[in-house]
Amino acid sequence: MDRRTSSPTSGEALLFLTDEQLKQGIEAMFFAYRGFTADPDRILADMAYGRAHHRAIHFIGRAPGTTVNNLLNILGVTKQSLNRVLRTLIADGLVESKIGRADKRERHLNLTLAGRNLEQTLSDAQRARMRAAFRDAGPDAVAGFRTVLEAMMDSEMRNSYARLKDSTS
Amino acid sequence: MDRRTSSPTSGEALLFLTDEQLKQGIEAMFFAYRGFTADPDRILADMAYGRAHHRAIHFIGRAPGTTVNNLLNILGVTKQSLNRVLRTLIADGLVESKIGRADKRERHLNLTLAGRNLEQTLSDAQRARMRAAFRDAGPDAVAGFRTVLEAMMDSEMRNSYARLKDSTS
DNA sequence: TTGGAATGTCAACAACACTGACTTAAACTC
DNA sequence: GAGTTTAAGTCAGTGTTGTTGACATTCCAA
Repeated sequence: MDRRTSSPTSGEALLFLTDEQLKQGIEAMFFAYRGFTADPDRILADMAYGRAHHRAIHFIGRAPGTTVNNLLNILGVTKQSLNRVLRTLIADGLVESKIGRADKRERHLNLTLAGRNLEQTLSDAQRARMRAAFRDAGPDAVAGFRTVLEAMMDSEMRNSYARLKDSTS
Repeated sequence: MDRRTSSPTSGEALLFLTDEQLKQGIEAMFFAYRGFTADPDRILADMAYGRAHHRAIHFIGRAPGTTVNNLLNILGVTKQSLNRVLRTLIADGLVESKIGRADKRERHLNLTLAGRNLEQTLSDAQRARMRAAFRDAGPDAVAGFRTVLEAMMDSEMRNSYARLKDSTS
């Protein structure tokens, strides 16, 4: 697009915005995301589940009673794609789907006991790595980490993220 | 694993390590990664390429003359998976593969002019978002962002990351 | 010189995303 | 009350990207 930002616009203060610095940020994101998913992936590999199941379980556990449509918006996939995952989770007794009381078209999703157990197992593995990284980096770095990630999200994602955050604070 | 770290071990200083804080970090990572890949994905969708092609192009551009095996280690996929991607890129004239001089088993990979052009287009889109996020967050936050991501990597990934970083500084 | 290790290729398959077309049931609206 | 919209689910087909397994070529060392 523009090479303008390669040469800082206001003195030496913007050296962290050089193309090289940005590329390193891109690569850090790539390698870190691999680590981020590695532990749950290893656990899931032994079962008949994959990363898509993990995501569904995570967000149902996070927002109990959520509707299919809401989950769709959070996950950003098509309903056909989510439905395939949800069908197996319900069939295997990890998730239960209840018809809405106010609006009977809606289905409210909740984790069963078995679902909560799996969620806990996966979450523990992922949190253990996140905890180690946070502890190594320290509180200031963690605050910066979150600030940058939040700025990197699409605005709809930022809304979903904020809603989840607020619902538990 | 353990609920021990939920209650800080040394006073109030470890509040950023609560399970809730860690879950928010996990969700931030999930939503941010979606934003991170969104722009190049949109560009790639119009061509016959996907995210895997982007990754290959990125790292070949980053380490010209690299071997297939080296690329394999960086990308963390099977050689069969990489080969499919590489084959189409070579057939389409974006990447050229030269038989090694010292060791004829090796193939050295380089971007062609067309390959560099595509790399530039994709990189520009991704950097634009990263740049906006970095600028919004400021240098201190960016430093923290990188520290946490680095701590989150597997050690082999951290080595690959460091090697790329050093080779261009 | 022969056998093993390294490098890369071809083929088949599985997971997970997508589009498009459709059904059912409930809710809304005029 | 009829017609439209919304929520959810289904069926069929396709594409990308990962996997294993089998195999050819090249190099090196016993």
